[in-house]
Amino acid sequence: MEKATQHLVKHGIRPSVQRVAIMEYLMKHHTHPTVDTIYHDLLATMPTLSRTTVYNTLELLHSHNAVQALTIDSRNVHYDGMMSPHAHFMCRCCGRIIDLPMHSDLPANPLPQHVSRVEQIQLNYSGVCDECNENNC
Amino acid sequence: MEKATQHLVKHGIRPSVQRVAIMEYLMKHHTHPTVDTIYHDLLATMPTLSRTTVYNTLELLHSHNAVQALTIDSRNVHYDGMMSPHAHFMCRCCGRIIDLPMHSDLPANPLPQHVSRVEQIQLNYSGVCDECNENNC
DNA sequence: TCCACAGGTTGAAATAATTACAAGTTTGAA
DNA sequence: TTCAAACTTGTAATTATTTCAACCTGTGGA
Repeated sequence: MEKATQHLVKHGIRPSVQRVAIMEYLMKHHTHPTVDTIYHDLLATMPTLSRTTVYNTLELLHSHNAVQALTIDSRNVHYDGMMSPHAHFMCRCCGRIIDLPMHSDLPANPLPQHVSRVEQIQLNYSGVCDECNENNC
Repeated sequence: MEKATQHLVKHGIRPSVQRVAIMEYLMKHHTHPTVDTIYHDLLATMPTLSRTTVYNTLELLHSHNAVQALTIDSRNVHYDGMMSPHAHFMCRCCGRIIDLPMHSDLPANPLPQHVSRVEQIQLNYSGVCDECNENNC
């Protein structure tokens, strides 16, 4: 469980109690949670936690490349603690986000025209998941 | 200028005045506008246009696959009338969205596990554009 | 050990995007 | 021409996110 702390330090982030809790949460739950989900879940063990802190911390983690911020869902940002390259699929019925393998080296590489620096890449799929398809939702 | 009407009909959408205007706007402007940009620009020639209509119409167009809804920007949805496959880059300084060629056949194809139907794919890059890099913003 | 201060956290209030909804308008088929 | 269904409008509500000022905490220096 010291992993979260190490991860933060490695990315130049001071490991406060709240930051470690949030980082730990993202390392344990690969559910691509939103700010609100993280906030509510952590509230159980940290009753004084503020939603603002969750926003601040995720913004901090993201800007230091310690987590990924997924914009696959136009309703809210989802966060992902897994930094190895992979794609995402979101079901438009149940809203669930599923990890997908990223096809080899397809995306990155040649710096496109007008672009000086590519910092992030997201490959996002959406459609209907198996479960929702069976329940014809 | 009849193209917009045809495009709507082809996608099973009744071509009302407002819908044609919005579709036409997206076919002319490849700037990936937001709801608000479209609303304000069209207001000049359609003073009674309602923002709600713009929301409704874009949602309708998108659900009929007549336009793409880009979730590259967590702040607001951007729309794109160009339906041929291509990727997008957003500059984190100026917010501009630039079209990029989509590397061959890289993304789609094999239906991933747990996924029944893939309806949309987005390949999103972000970083810093040339201009912002020079102005060290 | 004690103090001061920078860095963090908190909660309330403000903002901005989006949705809900009820009422008015338009359109097209009978 | 009439009527219902489809569409549009504007206001109000909702929801996510940001702002901000006050409070807390941990650390290094006196």
